[in-house]
Amino acid sequence: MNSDELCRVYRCLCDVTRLRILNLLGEDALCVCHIQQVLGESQVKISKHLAYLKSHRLVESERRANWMIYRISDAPNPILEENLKCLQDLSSEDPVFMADLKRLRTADTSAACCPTSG
Amino acid sequence: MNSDELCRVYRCLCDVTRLRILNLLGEDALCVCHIQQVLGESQVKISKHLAYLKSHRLVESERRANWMIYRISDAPNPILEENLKCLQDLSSEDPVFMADLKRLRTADTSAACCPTSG
DNA sequence: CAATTATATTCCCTTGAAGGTATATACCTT
DNA sequence: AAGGTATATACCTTCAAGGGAATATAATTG
Repeated sequence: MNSDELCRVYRCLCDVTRLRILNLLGEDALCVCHIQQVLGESQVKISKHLAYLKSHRLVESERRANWMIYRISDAPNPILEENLKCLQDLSSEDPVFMADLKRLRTADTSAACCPTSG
Repeated sequence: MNSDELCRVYRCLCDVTRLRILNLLGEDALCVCHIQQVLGESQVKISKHLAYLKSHRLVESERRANWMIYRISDAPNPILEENLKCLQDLSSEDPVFMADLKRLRTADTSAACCPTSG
């Protein structure tokens, strides 16, 4: 990790939609449609932000039939991990993150996509 | 601290010049001319980045005669503090941050500005 | 007050990012 | 192959940020 890579991590973190996505992925791997439903944002928007996060190696994706499952990248990244922790702490105070997690938990997990038994 | 404030902190962190400045200020309060010398960047550039950091409450400034002394903001900010720690860890590996600190330490501290005996 | 030093601001240009609409691609089902 | 669902990409517009040149402001010194 050098100064440029560090900047790129922070660039990923400085958009509220991406923070919301990372907050969800901190809980579990998810398909695009679930993220979209939980955040209540357009498909394009979510897809582009996921592409952005992926291009900067913060998340990884894997196709499962029709769906793309996104997860926090396996590659160790101390800065990301530290800030995901902060995000988790904050998500018990901040109304946006809190509501997202609540919607995530009450979302339909019986759908064909995103089987929790990954 | 809410999601928007969080984003604004990350926005401050996602530029390499600002990270270099914060890395220096993590050591000690400094005047603009010292920061400028150590980073080897133009006066405008440094001044603007400092203004940016100040407008987002990450740093504070205080005039001392001709000089403006900048320091990390006193207002507690867990996210900032956590990431300054990361920055400190990284500055023992990254060539840019390392070189900056080295230049800072060998800089002329006997100048009228930036008395270490703040 | 004039000149000098330190810092901030204004104006301009360029770039990148965010978001939308429309369209393309990938996979599945029949 | 055709149609449907899920996701990605292309194209466009808007906007903020980064950087430079020139200028303004603030304080000091003579």
